[in-house]
Amino acid sequence: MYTPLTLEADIMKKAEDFSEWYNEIVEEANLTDKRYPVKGMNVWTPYGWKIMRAIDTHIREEFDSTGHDEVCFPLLIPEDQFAKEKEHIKGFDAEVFWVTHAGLTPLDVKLLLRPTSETAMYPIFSLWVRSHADLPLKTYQIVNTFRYETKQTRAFIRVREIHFFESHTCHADFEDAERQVSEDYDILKRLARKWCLPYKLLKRTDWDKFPGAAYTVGIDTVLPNGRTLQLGSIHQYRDNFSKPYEIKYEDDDGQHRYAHQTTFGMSERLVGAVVAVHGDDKGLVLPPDIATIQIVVVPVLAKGATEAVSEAASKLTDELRQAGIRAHLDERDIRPGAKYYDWEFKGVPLRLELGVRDMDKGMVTVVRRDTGKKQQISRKGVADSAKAALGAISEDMLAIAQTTMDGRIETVDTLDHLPDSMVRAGWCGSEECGHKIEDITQRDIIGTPIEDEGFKGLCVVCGKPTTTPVYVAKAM
RNA sequence: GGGGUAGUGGUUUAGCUUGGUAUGAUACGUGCUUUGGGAGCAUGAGGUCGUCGGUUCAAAUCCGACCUACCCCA
Repeated sequence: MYTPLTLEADIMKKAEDFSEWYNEIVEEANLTDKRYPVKGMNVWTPYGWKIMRAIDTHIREEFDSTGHDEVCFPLLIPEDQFAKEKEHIKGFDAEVFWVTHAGLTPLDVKLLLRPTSETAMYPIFSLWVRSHADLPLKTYQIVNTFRYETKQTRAFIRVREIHFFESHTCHADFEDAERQVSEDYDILKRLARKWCLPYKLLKRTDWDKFPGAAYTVGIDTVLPNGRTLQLGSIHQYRDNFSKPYEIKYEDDDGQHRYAHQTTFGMSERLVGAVVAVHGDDKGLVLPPDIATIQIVVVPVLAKGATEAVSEAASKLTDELRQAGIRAHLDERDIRPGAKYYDWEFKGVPLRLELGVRDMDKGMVTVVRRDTGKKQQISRKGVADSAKAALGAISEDMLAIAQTTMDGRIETVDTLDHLPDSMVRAGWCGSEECGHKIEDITQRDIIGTPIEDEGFKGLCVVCGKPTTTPVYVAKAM
């Protein structure tokens, strides 16, 4: 258990030192315990895990309802199976954990901890896929993956054991795989609305795409320090994996063809993104769809009326629960003020206070976490008005986050004196100019937009006219 | 990958220069009084001083390696 903050001054201001603010908030709000003695491997605490599970639940709902089946493949992958796709192994070679012994016996074929599951799944997919009737094959799994990160680790954002979602699909041809990619965009849009997370879909450069992919689309958001945080990625593999792994099917004309594949990956980084995007100097701010506790009821007890208030608060909580709201009654024997600070730090979207003063007037005091606004509402029909308030909070949080993110992106026509924010600039599309952009700015090309932004300008390096803008930033 | 800073009850912190088993706060347990923005008093419990090794009669303290966290640079 962690000591709650005793002074507001202890909290690092988000805008001043984002990095330190983030580090403190994830531990103080009890989302993670970083004291586990292995680098980059943290403990999921109950509160953090509940948030992760809420996100997983949304993901399962979306993928189940779009015809995906959940599967669960083994953690260990034999070395020879891993090595079949050349680009893939090149990309991950330096960051896999190896199992070299079984007990005291050295293994003939070394095993590795999956950094991602392509090479675990695809040999089996080649058995599952026999005919065109087996396609499309749409699967996903939510498992832990392992990557030996050499860079500085950071809770949820860069870890070595990753709570990971990955969908894997097989299709008869490229066009059907493309339709899957579009469906992934739609799924993402619905999910991101629940999480109140704004993002951009940016196609990675050829030199930055996922190892083995035909192309990669990154899902990126922009943090207060101007750095981008990748929330996930969607990949079109074409037949790059199905050839080495022999995922073939017999078409209705009797021809044997290789399947075309896609994947969609997201991770516990989403928790980090929710913290980073919505949190403020008072602590977490959780989107209502993610919040384990959507409404906390705080009874304000006074001598002579403790029982009456306590009973009324209990009734109020029940009423909210019956309306389908995740409500919690805080009956701890501490002063109300302490409870307010506590729940604000934990990010509970809405707080209802009930005391003698409210009861006398037939009212309830309501405080929104996102705006801090306090008002009194009628006790009658409180569940309906509370539900409406949660809906409003969700909408406002997304709208504000979107505006804030847009404000962190600036279009430039020269690479001199770049602002701290993410920048958008013209790019002719050549690899040479791309590398120059990265060299000059000392930042990364995050990618080019999927949506047509109607851009017209000149390549910032060579000056050729172009309709392609490129987004450039430091990655988190 | 390179450089730097740090690690002492749950958290935070004094002690380290000049070696002699550790200070305070906070949180926690118990009791009473309190309760509309972080309560008060009393009392109690909580420690392999990151790990391993070295020096020494004696190490939180000096030396070395490692682990972990954080910061800066590629």
